[in-house]
Amino acid sequence: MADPATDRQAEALTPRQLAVLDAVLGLMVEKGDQLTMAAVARRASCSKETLYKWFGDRDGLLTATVQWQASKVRAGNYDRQKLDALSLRDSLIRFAANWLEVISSPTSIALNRLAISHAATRESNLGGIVLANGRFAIGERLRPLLEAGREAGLLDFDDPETAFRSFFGLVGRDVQIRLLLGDALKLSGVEIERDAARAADQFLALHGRAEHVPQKWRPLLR
Amino acid sequence: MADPATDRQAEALTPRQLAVLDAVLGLMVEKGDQLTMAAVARRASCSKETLYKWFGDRDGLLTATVQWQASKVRAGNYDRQKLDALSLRDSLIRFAANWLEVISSPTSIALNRLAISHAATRESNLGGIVLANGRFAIGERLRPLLEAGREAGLLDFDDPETAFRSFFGLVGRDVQIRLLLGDALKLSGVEIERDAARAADQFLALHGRAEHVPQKWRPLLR
DNA sequence: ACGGAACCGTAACGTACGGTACTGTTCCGA
DNA sequence: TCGGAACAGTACCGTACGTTACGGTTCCGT
Repeated sequence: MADPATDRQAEALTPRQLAVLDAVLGLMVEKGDQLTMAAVARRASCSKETLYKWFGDRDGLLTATVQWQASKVRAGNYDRQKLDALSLRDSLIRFAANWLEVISSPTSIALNRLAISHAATRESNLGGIVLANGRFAIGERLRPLLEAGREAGLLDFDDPETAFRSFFGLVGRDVQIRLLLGDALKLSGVEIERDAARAADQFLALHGRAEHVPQKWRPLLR
Repeated sequence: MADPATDRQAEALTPRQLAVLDAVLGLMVEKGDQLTMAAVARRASCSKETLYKWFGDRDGLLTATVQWQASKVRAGNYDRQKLDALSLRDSLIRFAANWLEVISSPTSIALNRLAISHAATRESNLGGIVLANGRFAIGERLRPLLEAGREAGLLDFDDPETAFRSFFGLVGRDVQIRLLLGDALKLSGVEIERDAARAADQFLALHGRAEHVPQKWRPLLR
C-alpha cells in the first residue's frame, strides 16, 4: 500500500540510517532471532545510543526495517496495454513468478517469521505492516489486471477479491508455510516459472471464458 | 505421521503430565509469548523442579506439548466405501472443512506461531514436528481418497502429491498467513462450509473427469 | 508406624538483553 | 582556531527468565 507515512519515513532516512537497516536485515536472515540491539550496533558500526536516537526503541527499528524492505519490493508495474488471451496469461505468469520469488527469498522468510512472532504479543504492528505490504499490496496490484481481463471478456468472476484469493492459493499453495516452518524446500528459477505457468493456467481454467482457454493448456494443469 | 516416537511419548505421559501440557496450550493461546516456566508451573499448580524433572528443559516441554496436540488432531478416518462423483465431492468437502477449522482455531494459530518462531533459531525441531503432523499428515490422509477417485475414473491427475498441493492451495488460500500475521479474520461455520464446497468444486473442475462434473457446480466456482 | 520417594512452593543464581549514561573523538561551520 | 553537534565505544543498570537448590509436605509401600 502506498501509505504516505511509509514513504515519508523512507524519504527521511539518510544513507547511513539505511545502512543500519541493511544490517538489521542481514542479521535477521543469518542469525535468525539473535537480533539484539548490541548486535545491530556492532554490525552497523554505530553505537547503541545512536540507534535509540534514530529509531526510538527496538520496535521502531524493526518497524523501519520492515517498511523499508517493503518499499523495495514495490516494483513491477504491469501496464495494461491491449489485452488478449495470451498477454493476460503472460501477465498472470509474471505476477505469480514474482510473488513466488519474493516469498521464497530468505529475506521474506526472516521478515515474516519476525512479524509472526510479534503478532503473538499484542504490542507493535509488524504483522499488520507485513500484511499490508505483502498479501494486500499484491492483491491491489493484481486487481486492475483482473478487472481489465473481465472487461475484455477474457475472464469471468463476480468479485475480484474472491478471484484473487483463488489465484493466491493456486500460486502459493503450501510453499510459504513450509518455508516458514523450516522445511528445506528449494525453488529453482525453472521451477518457479513452471509453477507460475501452472497456477496461471489453472486460474484460467476456473475463471477464463471457455472460448479463450485453448485446449492445449489443459495438460499443463495436471 | 504415525511416528512411533510420538506415540510412545504420548503413551508414557501420566494424566498429571497431560494436565501440564494443557496448561501450556492454554497459556500459548491466551498469553501469546509470555510462556515462562514460572507461568506454566503456576497455572498447572506444580513446581518448576517437577517441570524440569519431567521434560528436561523448556524445549522438551514445548516439544511434548506440540506432539500431544498433534496427536489429538489425528482424528477423522474417511472410509472409502463405494465412491461415486457425489460421495467423492462430499469427502473432499469434509476434508476441506475440517482443515479450515483446524488452521483457524486459536490453538493451531498459537502453535504455528511458536513453531515458526523456533524455526528461526536452529535449535529444536518444533517446525519439523508441526510440518509432519500438519501439512504432511493431511496430505497422507487425503492421498488414498485421491487415488481411489482416480481408480474409479472420477479424477484425472498424474501425481497425487501435485494434485494435493493444488487442493491445499484452493482450500487454504491466504487464510493461514493472514491469521498468523494477526489479521482479524473470522471464519464462521457457514463460511467454512461454503469455502470448503467452493474449494472442492474448483478442485473437481481442474481434476475431475469432464463427464462427472455437473454443469450445475460451475456457478459455485466463482 | 516408618522411611523414602515424589512433589509443591519459593528463594536464589547466572545470564541475556533492552535501555541509559558517560567519555573521547571526529568533523563542520563561524 | 575555536566550539559545539554528532557519533563511536563502552560501561552500567534494571529486569525478565531459565535453571538449580532447598525446606516442607503428601503419599505410598512395607
